[in-house]
Amino acid sequence: MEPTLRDFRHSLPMELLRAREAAMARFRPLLKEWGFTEQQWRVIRALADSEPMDAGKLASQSLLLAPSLTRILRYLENEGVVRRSVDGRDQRRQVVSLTASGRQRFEEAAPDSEAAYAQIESDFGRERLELLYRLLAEFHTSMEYAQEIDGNRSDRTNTIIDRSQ
Amino acid sequence: MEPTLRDFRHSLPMELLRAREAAMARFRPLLKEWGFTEQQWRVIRALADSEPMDAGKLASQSLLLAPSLTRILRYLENEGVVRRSVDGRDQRRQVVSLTASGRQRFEEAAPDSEAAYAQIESDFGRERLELLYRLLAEFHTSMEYAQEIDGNRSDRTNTIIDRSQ
DNA sequence: TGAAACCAGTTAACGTGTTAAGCATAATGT
DNA sequence: ACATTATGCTTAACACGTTAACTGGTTTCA
Repeated sequence: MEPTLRDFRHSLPMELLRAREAAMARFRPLLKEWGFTEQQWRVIRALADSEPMDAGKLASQSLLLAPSLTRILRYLENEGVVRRSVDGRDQRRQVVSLTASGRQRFEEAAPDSEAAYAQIESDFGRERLELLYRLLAEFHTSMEYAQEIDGNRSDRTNTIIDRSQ
Repeated sequence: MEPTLRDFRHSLPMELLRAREAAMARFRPLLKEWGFTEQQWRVIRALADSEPMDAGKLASQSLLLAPSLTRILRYLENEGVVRRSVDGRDQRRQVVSLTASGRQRFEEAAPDSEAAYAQIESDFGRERLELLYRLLAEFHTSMEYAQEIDGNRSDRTNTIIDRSQ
């Protein structure tokens, strides 16, 4: 029996999940203070970066499936954090943007978030972090590429990942 | 403005999620065939590797929180996949093991699962994959270590990650 | 030994993940 | 023009994620 790369507890999806959990542990207390869930915060960050945005783009930017985004936007709209309107040129499209209050809540939270990222970077080391980013990007590129070779029919209805940027 | 390591769409938790999604895309069709969810499959794999196991250990091995595991075990027990019994020496503990039928279903599914892993490995490259594994392990070690330095009170009631192995 | 603290697992409540179906609007092709 | 097809989003149904409270069993220690 040769030394195996992967036993049952050593699968890539699980290792990615484990690492993600380790990182999220730094953010969960902050999110709780701000009163947002992780996913709501992703939506708000995406909008803060470039609003207005239609729901489709927002979904892919914040890595959410459409049904989740629908629920989240309904909630955030009720909270007065975002505003939705119909695109004039295409009545199917929802255009979403932050309200003044939404932007303010973002700007109050952002510094703590940046500080947590900076702490992670200093704990792990900037070079290793950059290497990790690079590997992750390469990984998902290589998964998608290989998928298109054999998988063919781009059955993209229910997929989080946007190949089209 | 210097070239920034991280803009809004370039956060480590999101990159880890994206990579995980890319990997899971290979497994989702298989899971669907077998009639298991991703989490149910993690439980079954953990048990297949070393049953019987108490629920606590099973939760940390399969990266599930206790409430999720409770539901999953209830379901899998109804399906006749697992069996639960009370530990004689500590009546609080549930001891879980696969039924014959559960093990059979595992063994039917395992080869396809292994094939998908092998495909991922060959698409991404074995060396890069090993590097990625190593980085991920180092990352989560470094998060936990730093956490214990300042965070102190090991508020471990609701955590997926088991530091204790 | 008996009260307090602790621990394993469950329940509850609410939000998200995932798939499939539905609805309205747009684009396409004859 | 008109039916067909595709697209953007929503709804529905069921499973999991997350937190907090709860129940019953176990340990600790005065």
